[in-house]
Amino acid sequence: MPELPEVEVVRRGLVSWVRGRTITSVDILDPRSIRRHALGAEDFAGNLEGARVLDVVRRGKFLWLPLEESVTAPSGTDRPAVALMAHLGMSGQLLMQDSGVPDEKHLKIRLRLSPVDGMPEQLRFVDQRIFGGLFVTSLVPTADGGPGGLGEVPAPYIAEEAAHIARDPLDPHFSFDSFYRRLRNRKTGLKRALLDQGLVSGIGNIYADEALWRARLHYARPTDTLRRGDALRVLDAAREVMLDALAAGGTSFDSLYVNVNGASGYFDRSLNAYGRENQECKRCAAAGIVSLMKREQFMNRSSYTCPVCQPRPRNGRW
DNA sequence: AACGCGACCTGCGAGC
DNA sequence: TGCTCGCAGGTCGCGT
Repeated sequence: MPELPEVEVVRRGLVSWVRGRTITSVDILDPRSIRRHALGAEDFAGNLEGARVLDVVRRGKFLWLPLEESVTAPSGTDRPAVALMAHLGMSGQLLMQDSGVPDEKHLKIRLRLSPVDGMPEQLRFVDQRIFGGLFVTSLVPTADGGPGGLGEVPAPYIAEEAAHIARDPLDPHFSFDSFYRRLRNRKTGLKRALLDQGLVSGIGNIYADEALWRARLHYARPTDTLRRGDALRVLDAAREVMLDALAAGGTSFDSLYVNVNGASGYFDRSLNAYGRENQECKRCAAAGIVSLMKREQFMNRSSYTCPVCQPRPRNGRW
């Protein structure tokens, strides 16, 4: 999936195309893509048709479009404000397309938008593996009173289904002190903690490995003994690598990870750890040492480390 | 609280 | 050629 940089690429791409436009119709081509919308297809479409899109907001890997319900909200009711929520899962795409463009093989949901000169009419949700999806959710006040997520219009509301997600390292309201305090209270390994979206969000399997490599830390380093300097180093590394990836348009190994215009990012060329099994560690090579990156199963997925500069912790203390 | 696992899905390449 | 296997960027919920 798209991790934070890929989702942020989508958010930025989307905002100029959809903000201020009204959703005029909804086609649900595969109801599995709205299975998280408990009230079903009719309710889903009913909430969206006639609603105006106010913004595109992201928290971690969750994206949502706050809606102004100019048509559907009965006037004078205290019905809560709602948002169209999107999670891309492992293979989801949000694409802006002209009506004439043939349906994608894995097109799941089509939203038609009020026409604007020079802008595509459709927002399409395409998803091969169907781990992602769309649903409508309420907007609720944030726990800390800060903006609910990264958007163009800072608002102290968060999509209910994203309220359990922590801020990400690129969020101006991210607090390292509070992250470090919670990290020390965990009895787990560092990578598991980095992947825990309730502790720090946006980091997935690729950027966790990249951040650990940059910080020269092993994925199994116990969190309850981690020094402040080490935690700071790995968090800074995560921030740096995700900013670099963002500047490159995200990481794509194939056509599955594309921006709203269908273009791939090129950060895969800059990866130092992920996917580099049996290739030389670039940092060791630069120091004249030959060390081959190794791949291990951890948390039912692959982890890539350099055995020389990211040695496995021996007794927990280190 | 933490963890391991299965569930949710399709498609690709490797090996036979 | 076709079969099976392992693998893929995530999250949720269930057991223990």
